[in-house]
Amino acid sequence: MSRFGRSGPPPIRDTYSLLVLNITFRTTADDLFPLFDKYGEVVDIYIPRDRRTGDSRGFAFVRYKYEDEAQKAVDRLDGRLVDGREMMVQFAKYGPNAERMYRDDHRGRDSRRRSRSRSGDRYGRDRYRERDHHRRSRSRSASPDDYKRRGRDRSPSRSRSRSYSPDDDRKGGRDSLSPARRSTSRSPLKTPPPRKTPPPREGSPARRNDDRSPVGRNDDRSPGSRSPST
DNA sequence: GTTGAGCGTT
Repeated sequence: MSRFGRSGPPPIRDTYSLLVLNITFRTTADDLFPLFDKYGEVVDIYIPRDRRTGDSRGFAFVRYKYEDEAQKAVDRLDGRLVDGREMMVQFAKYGPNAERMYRDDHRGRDSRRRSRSRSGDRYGRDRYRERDHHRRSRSRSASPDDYKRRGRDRSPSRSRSRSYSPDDDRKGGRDSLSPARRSTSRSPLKTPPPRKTPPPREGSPARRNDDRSPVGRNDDRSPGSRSPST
C-alpha cells in the first residue's frame, strides 16, 4: 500500500521514516504526498490500515531520503491543518530502519531544539490521555484477541462481543453465570420482580410507622382497584 | 454515518 503508483516497497538504503499522527481517517497517502514532497524527497509513504475493515488507523508513515528534509518536514508539517485536523509529524520510533535514526541521532539532536512549543501546549492534546485512561473505543486493543480467537474457535460474530472479557473463556465462567443471570430474567413476566429484600428493621424506630403502613397498602390493594369490575 | 492514542506492508 505504500506505493504511490509503483509496485512493491522501495529499497530502504538511506531512508528516514516519519510518523504522521492525528490525521483524519479519510486522509490517504496521496493527500500527504504533495505536502511532504514539497519539503523534501519523499521515498515512500505507507498508511497502516485495519485488517478487517480496511480503514485507515489515523496515522501514516512517510519516508524521507535525507534526515535534513525529514526534520524540516516535521517542523513544517507538524501541526498542519489537513482535512480539518492537525496532523502531528514526528520521527518514527520503531520500524525497519529505526536503528538508522539512532546512529545519526548524535548530530540530528541539535536540530531538534526547534520551536516545538508552538504546537502542543496550545492544543492541549496531552490532557486527553490523563483525563481518560480508557479512552480507547475500538482501536486495535481487540485486534490481537481477534486473531487468537480465530485460531482456536471460529466465531466471528461472537468474537466481537466477547472482546470485552476474554478471561471468562478460559475460566469457564461463561456457563456458570449463564444460568445465574438467566434465572432472574428467565421469567420476568410470571415471576415477581427480583427486588432486593429489605433488611428486617423491626428494631428500627422508623418501623413504628408500620402501624399505618398496612392500612395504606390495604387501601391501595382494595379489590376496587385490583378488580375494576365494569 | 461514528471514534482520536499510537508506531508500519499490501
